Amino acid sequence: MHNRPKNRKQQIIALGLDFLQTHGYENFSYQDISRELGITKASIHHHFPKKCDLGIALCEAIEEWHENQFRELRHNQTSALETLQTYMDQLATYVVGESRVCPLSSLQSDITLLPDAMYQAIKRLDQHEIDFIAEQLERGREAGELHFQGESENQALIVVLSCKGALQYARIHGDKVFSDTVKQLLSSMKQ
Amino acid sequence: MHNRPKNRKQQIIALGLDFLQTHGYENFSYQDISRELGITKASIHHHFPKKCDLGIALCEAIEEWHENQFRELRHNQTSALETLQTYMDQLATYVVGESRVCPLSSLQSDITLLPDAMYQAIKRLDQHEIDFIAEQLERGREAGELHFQGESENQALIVVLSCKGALQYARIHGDKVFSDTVKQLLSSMKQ
DNA sequence: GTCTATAAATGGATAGAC
DNA sequence: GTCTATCCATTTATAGAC
Repeated sequence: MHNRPKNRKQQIIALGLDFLQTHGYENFSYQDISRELGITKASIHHHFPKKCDLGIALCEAIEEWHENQFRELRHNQTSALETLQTYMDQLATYVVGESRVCPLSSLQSDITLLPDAMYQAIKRLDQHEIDFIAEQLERGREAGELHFQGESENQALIVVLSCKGALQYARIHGDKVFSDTVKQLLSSMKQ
Repeated sequence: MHNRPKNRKQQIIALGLDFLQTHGYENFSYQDISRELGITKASIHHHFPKKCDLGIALCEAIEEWHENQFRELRHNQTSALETLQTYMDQLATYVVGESRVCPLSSLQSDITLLPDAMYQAIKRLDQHEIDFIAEQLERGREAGELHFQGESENQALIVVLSCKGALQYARIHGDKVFSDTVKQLLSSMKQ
């Protein structure tokens, strides 16, 4: 997902994120990870005693990734439209090669089975993302660059939900669904 | 999901749909169903020898539901806008009470683990739904009632993906997410 | 159609040696 | 940090009696 893993713990998290995006949280096991790393299940339990410990670590990894992404996008000082375009381009990298979805979407699918600590983390991550997109939309509207009705938070819902959903659909119907969705979203706001 | 179940087989399918919407396909077991019905697992296996047999039956139930819903909506002869509103109102019934999502969304989440027969069925169901919404959007645009750019198939993606995604978010962030999404979608097309 | 019984595999988890 | 060994519960699935 981002950096090269150095130690075992980071390797496990990186692999966990990959399984999360391809199979889902409840559909991967310590055995899957241990097989891939060539070590035993017990070794994984040494780093993450319970699966929910790994789950929390995955949430933290996503949070770190969000923070880096959003900080960088803000620092680039590009227009709101370009910033949104880059955000979507980065989402699109999930699709290349294997069929991956957003890790946050995957966690949402299993939400009814997750412990409260994970639930709270997911809720925060969702809000963080919506807030960032709403901020960009508002900035673009004030600059006369983007056009939409109502509150930017509600338009942010349309943008984020469509993009995340398109990643899911792309696994079944092909990558074109994602690019078509992005094109439609952006063209509708350019007026 | 719709009719009152008469025989065991229909009871199992009805319960299966409920578990599909609340826990996901890979996250419910024959034990869950048998406990709920007060019979043994072996009895469930009598009706559906393998879990994928039940999975196919669930897809067929969704297909039947789609067909009834779309036929009725077309038969009502209401305006495109009213038809879309009714479609979304019916999706909203998932949200009331317990936290359910669209059964098709649930199946999509587990797509990488499903047998080919289920994969093909899901693909067809998705396409059927997008086609119906695209048809309504096109009709509304021709009547001068709805306004959007580009092809109606692409706009249908925005509508369907946003609504399905909103159901997922509503489980975490509350029902308001869904009504806000619907409001934003419709107001953006009323111009 | 439903039951008991059972099989074989998998999943999460722990104890203790190296 | 990693291993062997083991535990217990669950899951899918089958055989055969009632």
